[in-house]
Amino acid sequence: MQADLSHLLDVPAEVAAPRLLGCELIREFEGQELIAKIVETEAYDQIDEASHSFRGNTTRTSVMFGPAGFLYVYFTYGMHYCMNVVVGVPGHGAAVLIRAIEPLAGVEIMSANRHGLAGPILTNGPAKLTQALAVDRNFNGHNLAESPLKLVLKPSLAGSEIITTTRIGISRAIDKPWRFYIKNNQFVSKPNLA
DNA sequence: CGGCAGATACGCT
DNA sequence: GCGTATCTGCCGT
Repeated sequence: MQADLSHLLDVPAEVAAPRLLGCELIREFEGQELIAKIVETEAYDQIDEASHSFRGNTTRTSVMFGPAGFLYVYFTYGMHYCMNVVVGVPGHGAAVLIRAIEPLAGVEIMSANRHGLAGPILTNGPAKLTQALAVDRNFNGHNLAESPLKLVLKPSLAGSEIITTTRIGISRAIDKPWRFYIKNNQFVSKPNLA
């Protein structure tokens, strides 16, 4: 029985983001089970200029203002999807961007979803992993306690296992230390940046 | 391996 | 119009 996600993720984004490291995503896709471990995350909050929720609750960002444990999927650069886990209390726009995952099962299917590619480039970026898991705009607002895409919480990692850095690919609030990744993990998108 | 341009849609100014 | 929470291919070292 899956625990209630909305209650467990009812915390600020910068607290939820490192908490989600090591947790697992289970995607049922065409009768197959794809499983992956979250290895890199970033926090976004409505008080933060870099967040889509900064300008308020709009059609695009409304999911971020809903209950925790749901998926916020956005489309960017005219071709890419990225996925976030909504966190915090309802009415407050916050979410955690999943930046990288490590495949644990169903790697062949993920590879097929990625034009036959293999290795870290399969899932070491926010738009790469959505492609590998076949997640698109139809998943915006999806409840992560339900099939075909579930989030399974795992015990928190030790602080010594987690590296904290500034976020990637943004032009505002670039100094906030809201990017988190698992130390020495091969699937982290840009391990060098600190 | 690092840097840069191009692809390409959409929300906001 | 413009900028974007990105990726890929192509170039040079």
